[in-house]
Amino acid sequence: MTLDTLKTKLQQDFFTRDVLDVAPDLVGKTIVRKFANGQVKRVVISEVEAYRGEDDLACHASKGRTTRTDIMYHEGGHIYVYLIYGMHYMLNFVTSIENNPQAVLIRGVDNVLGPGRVAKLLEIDKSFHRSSLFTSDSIWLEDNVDVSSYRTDVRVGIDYAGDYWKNRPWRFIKI
DNA sequence: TGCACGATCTCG
DNA sequence: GAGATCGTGCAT
Repeated sequence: MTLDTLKTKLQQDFFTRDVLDVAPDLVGKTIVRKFANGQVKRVVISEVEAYRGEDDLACHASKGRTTRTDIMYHEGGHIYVYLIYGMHYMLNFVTSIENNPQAVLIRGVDNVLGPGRVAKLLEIDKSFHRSSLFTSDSIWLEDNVDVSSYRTDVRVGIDYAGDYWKNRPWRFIKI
């Protein structure tokens, strides 16, 4: 069996599903990052969070379609990057179909925990915002042979979203 | 045109 | 426990 058989690139149909199906499936998948100098870095996703539509008060799309959230209204597989606290970039993958704004925040890979640290490790900045995991030659995702098990917990840093949304167990953590 | 506030991290 | 640091959304 060749390496190509073991490592298959995730395609559109993987992302064109509800975020609550995509997010747990992303745990254990591999992010491949190819740098300008040709170096390739492969990391396994260990923690993610789901943000689900305009009704979800923790989701940025709860403020409607704005300049920032516009990409979430596109088809799954696009990349959503934003700057938080004036210094940390957050890496997200858009899910679902057009006009259904959802995204998965990558909170951890391998032993690197924290969304800001992940972006720093992979050298993700605003230039990745709105790009596609299917056409980019510097970042894409690959499937893995083994399926990872996970546990769930509440999402982090969204106290403002109110009790209901704050308590959704939409964080998925690799065991 | 101004302002308050983050899907955080690091240091003390 | 607090400061760093700036783009965004909303009020003015």
